[in-house]
Amino acid sequence: MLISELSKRTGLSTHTLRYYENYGLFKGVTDEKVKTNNYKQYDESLVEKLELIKEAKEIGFTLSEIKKLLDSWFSKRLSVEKKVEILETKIKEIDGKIHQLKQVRKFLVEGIEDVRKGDC
Amino acid sequence: MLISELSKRTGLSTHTLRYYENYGLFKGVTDEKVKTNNYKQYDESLVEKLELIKEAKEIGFTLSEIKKLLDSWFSKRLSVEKKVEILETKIKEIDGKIHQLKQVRKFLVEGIEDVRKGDC
DNA sequence: TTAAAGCATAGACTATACTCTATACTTTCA
DNA sequence: TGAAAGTATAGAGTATAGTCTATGCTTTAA
Repeated sequence: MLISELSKRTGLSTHTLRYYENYGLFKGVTDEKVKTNNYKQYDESLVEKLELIKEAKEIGFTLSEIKKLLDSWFSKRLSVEKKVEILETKIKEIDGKIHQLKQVRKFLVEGIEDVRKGDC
Repeated sequence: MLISELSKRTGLSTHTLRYYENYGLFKGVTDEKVKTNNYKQYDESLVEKLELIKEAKEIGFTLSEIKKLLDSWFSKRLSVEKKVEILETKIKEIDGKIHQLKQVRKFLVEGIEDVRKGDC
């Protein structure tokens, strides 16, 4: 598919998609058979990949972190052990974030009680 | 305490603290009795407040969101019901974030299995 | 008492992640 | 066939959240 369809499918603007592509998060390919233009084709699988990128961004990962994760994931020069290690590190980070969210949540729940009691 | 002590206590640079103060997240007071300078005094309670701000930032809240939350919290013109409503909305947001984190976590756990099986 | 360190304010600069504009070429469709 | 819409590239502009520098005054400690 071309970029405008990818845009429709993912909900990301063509600007953002090009920004991500230049950033190195994914790559479109120009069809060698077509000589008249250099339009890039984007693979179906990119839709899912971009959904993951969106999700990762929303939970606070930077593009740089996402890139590192994707690079290691699809890299052929990394050993299985190294890949697993990178993923496990990220999982620990996520667990840390969940813990922090629960902390703040607790704080807000207490806040509601304080407000109800008229403590502030 | 003065700004440098607040900086030491919170781990935030004086630059960042001044930025936050200008942003309206808190306020220091100049001692009216001292005429020679306009040094600002920061209250003990700010240490805890700033810890909360740090935590809220780490879990992805923007300064704007944090400001709104603090403003409503300490506002006298808001009704108890309105305050509770604002807090409950934030709690729902946090629950949403926890859900997203768990999604991505699941994805990464599956990723480890794929890597171990040699699927990528 | 004077040099060093601290304080305040203002404004410039930086990084991240877009977002928009300009230009030029290509495709599509009435 | 020609206007509208799509594509590519480059570069400028924006918002957020700092971070740094300059200037000038104040306090502190040798």
